[in-house]
Amino acid sequence: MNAAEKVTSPHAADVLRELHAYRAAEEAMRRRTRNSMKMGENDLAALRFLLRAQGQGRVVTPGMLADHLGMKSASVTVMLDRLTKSGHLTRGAHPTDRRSIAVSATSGSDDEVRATLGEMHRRMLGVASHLDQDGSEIVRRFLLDLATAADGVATA
Amino acid sequence: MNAAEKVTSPHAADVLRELHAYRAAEEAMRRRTRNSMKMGENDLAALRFLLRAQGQGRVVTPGMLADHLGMKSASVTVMLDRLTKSGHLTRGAHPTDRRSIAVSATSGSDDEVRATLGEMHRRMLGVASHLDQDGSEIVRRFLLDLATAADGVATA
DNA sequence: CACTCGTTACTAGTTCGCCTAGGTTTGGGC
DNA sequence: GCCCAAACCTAGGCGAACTAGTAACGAGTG
Repeated sequence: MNAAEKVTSPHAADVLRELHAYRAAEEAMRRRTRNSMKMGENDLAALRFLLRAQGQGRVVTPGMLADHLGMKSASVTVMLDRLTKSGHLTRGAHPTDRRSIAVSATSGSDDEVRATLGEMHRRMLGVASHLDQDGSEIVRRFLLDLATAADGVATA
Repeated sequence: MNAAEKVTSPHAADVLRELHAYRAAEEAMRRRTRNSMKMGENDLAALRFLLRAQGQGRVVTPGMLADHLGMKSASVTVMLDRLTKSGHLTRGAHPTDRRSIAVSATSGSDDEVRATLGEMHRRMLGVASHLDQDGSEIVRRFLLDLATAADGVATA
């Protein structure tokens, strides 16, 4: 038995505290954004998904949004009604499948999202850039282990 | 101009990807837990808050829960009705203020939460323990910078 | 003591968002 | 040409949070 297994480092708790503080800060920031845009969680996630896909020239259908957000297609329909009414997106004809529909974000919505989440992403990229090669390797390993730990927790 | 400012490290994007993966994993784990307990986001957060305070011998009132969860006191009342009905907590007399109420978690609810979130916490502590002193310093700095970045994003 | 004002929690009624169930149009294999 | 599956929409219901208004109590003041 080596020391790392048996004794929890005195710094471990500090690291978790810092992790928790970060999560709280990010969550608060997302809530501010949602309040500012007067939207729910899924509405904003849908817009982000849409803008990212649009940036890669991919067509987005309501069904794809349902899969990505984990909601039923009927709920997506209502969400699209909502976001269309608020001027954030439009429904268009699907290029190949006439049963389906092509959803696209309006330019205004694009600007609005970029102004907040884009800024956030830039800042985070800046933070990550300050890591040297060893540092980024350590952080990546840490995050990977955390994700693995979360995945491994049984639902009981 | 130094390289770290001008050129974003090729690893920076990888770190952010890993961060996103971790967030997704943790979120999924929390959702599994909530589904397993048949509770909403706030219900579980309230229980955690309650258990933590109880462990420190502090009395929790509905008003404190409202502040901590960011909801209105009326909504807390209904939530307490819900959680009382499901056997997760009880309302008792407040020791000093007879307008108020002392909320306390049942032992069954204690066990239930510990079985899942406690397990998660142990695993995370294990991951953090594998960092040496330099490593934990690097990670903490990284997380602190991220939190600062999130805090600094204006709502526009 | 009597009054007043703020605090604390609750009740009633509304809103918002997601779900289930069922219907309509189109795609694609036989 | 037929039939089943796929994709979206409509209708109705439910859960959870909000607003507004009520009742009981605490604390300070004349």
